[in-house]
Amino acid sequence: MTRYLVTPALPYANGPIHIGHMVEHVQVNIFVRALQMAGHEVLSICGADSHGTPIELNAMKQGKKPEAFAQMWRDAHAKSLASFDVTYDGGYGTTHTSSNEAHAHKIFAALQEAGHIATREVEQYFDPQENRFLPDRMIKGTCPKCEAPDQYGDCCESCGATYRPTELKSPASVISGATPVLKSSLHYFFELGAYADQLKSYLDRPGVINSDTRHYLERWFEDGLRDWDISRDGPYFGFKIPGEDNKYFYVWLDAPIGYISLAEKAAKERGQEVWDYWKNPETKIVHFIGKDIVYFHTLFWPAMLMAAGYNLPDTVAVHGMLTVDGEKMSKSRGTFIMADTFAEHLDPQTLRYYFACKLNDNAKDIDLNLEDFAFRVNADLVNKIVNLTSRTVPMLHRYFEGKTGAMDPAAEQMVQNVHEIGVGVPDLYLARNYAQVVRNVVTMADEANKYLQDSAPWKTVKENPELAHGQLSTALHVGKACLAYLKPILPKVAAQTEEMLGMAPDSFNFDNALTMIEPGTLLTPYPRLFERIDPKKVNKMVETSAQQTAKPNKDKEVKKDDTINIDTFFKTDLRAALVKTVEDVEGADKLYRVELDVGDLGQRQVFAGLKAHVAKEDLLGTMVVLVANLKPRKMRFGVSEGMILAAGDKTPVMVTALGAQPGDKIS
RNA sequence: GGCGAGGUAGCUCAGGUGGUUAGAGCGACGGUCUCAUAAUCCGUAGGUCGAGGGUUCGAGUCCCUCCUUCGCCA
Repeated sequence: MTRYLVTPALPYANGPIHIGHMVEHVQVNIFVRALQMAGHEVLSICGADSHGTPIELNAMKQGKKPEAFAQMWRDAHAKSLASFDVTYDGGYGTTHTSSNEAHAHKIFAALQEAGHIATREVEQYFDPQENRFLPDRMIKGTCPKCEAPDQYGDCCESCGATYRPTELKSPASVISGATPVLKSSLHYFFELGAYADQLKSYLDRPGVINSDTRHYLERWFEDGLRDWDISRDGPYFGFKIPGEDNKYFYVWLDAPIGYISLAEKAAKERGQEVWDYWKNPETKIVHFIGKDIVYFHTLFWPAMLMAAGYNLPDTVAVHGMLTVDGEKMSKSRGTFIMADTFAEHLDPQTLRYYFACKLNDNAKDIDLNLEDFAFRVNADLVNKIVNLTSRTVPMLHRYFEGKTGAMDPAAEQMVQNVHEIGVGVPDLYLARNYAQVVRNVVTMADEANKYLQDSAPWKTVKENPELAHGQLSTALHVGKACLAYLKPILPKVAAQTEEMLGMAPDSFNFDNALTMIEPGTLLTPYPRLFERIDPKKVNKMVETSAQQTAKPNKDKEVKKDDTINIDTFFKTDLRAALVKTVEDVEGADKLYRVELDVGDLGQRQVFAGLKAHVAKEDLLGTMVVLVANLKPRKMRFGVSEGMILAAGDKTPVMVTALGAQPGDKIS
């Protein structure tokens, strides 16, 4: 048995949890449950990252105190996560606590003592009206490179250029609109470079990071680690720097320290103390993070821990970003889906399952393909795995008083195959290769479904009830093993299965997953373990999301999505083409077979769906417009080598090129 | 702009150190059972492994160029 501390990144208390966050929380939750099933001791903690300028400013906009604003989102996070069966030890906390402040002071003092805190003057834009310094994102102006107006102070969204805010033309404060002035102020820096060698050898330890991430970090080491600015001038929502009146710790300093203060609270509730986790070298610490914050968790954070003399994370597990239907989540497309919206329309367990299908130990982006999502859940989970219980339990009730029987001796080989696949599952979980876990379990279910099909207990029950009893019990055994192994992913379904088998709650673990069901076990009436996903509900969820997230800037986004540049247009080769022959196509009521003269491109044959709308003689001899470089399409009747343009959907009118010569380019 | 990662069947993905006819699941199509949430089971089709060069007896796998998507640039 090993003691673990497991964390996701702390979500920022500036908005709701969306399905992108859920990738990480589901990944963590599955890992935690798998560790528990393997018999390990696990403390998992999380809470809202509650400091920083965005929170402070958004609170102000709503006329709230930042504490109240952050608290509001903290509560919302906790609720959303719980609806996905994700909870944390010590409750879902916050970084805005006195305990976190104390730990921040302690670590800062350690850094100072080690001589790695420096101070120097920094000149920065200052809003004279609001009397505050402005972070890059709080300044807008004209891009110095491409002259695009209304760009942020760090980079241009139009041309992608990066620059300093002082390079912006006609800069203005986002808060007041005032023209910012340069002002100098004393800043605190953490001299990260002092830890470069230690960090390098730490990150080389096997298992700390994967090769993707190591590669990604090499560049920073090559360039040399620079000092990190860890102070911000007030007004700022955060912890004051000791000995300073108006200077605060930058939010990214105290956020990871939340891993310590939150662990402290959770540990105390268990009668342990924080150092059982952060100073006991036997404890394994595992952070799960998105690839967007690798830098903070693999450089700054371990360096801070080194200075303080605390445990270093054994693993920083990095996952990719979530895309929906292959693209970044988009508000205008309705794919920016809040966790709550998902839970209103669909069973959260379906998302847990689908994410599990996709999660690996690599930092590749994972795609939620909405069509694939419904197919996969229905096909694997309902049609195969859950089906195994629903095609055995009702029959056991019908013919055998709801009691299981002895295993079918003839199934020995099948059961052995299943067990061989099953025993590998616990290690796959610990290696965070959930995708392979799911593949293994589905294969187990395949074996048993095939076995059931071949042995046909619904037939044997008539001549040889004892044989049928054994066959049903054997198939149910495999069904049970599948659901026991899926317990980290689908805790609710596993709980229902335990209950059906008359087991105490939370009985399934990796030791008993393959244990045979005791003959004579009385089953409860069959519980419907899972419902199929209705694709209509998926669509509805997307529609709802689109409405929820629709914003005034929607038009802008739509425009951006729908416009093409001139090159894209020119890719379409439009030609004038003379209709030489038109004939009906046997067996197709909508199609004409049309032969066209396209000048230097020669003769083309096109199947056009115009029969219902245009008379043959009206088409013959006209100069139509042909998409000449459309990929030829093989149809039942022959190959169609292009497309004739017509306007209007219901009663199309031919688009013609009067006066043009066959083969003329149209542009 | 710099650096990095990816581009493999309709969809989602596997494919250490180059080696027989490129794999899986889902989907599609055909058939089958009827215990089951129209589920199962059997079978079929479908891929210029982004493009083009190169190294090699042999490349999805190595090298170069290009196209494209994405990420990072404190």
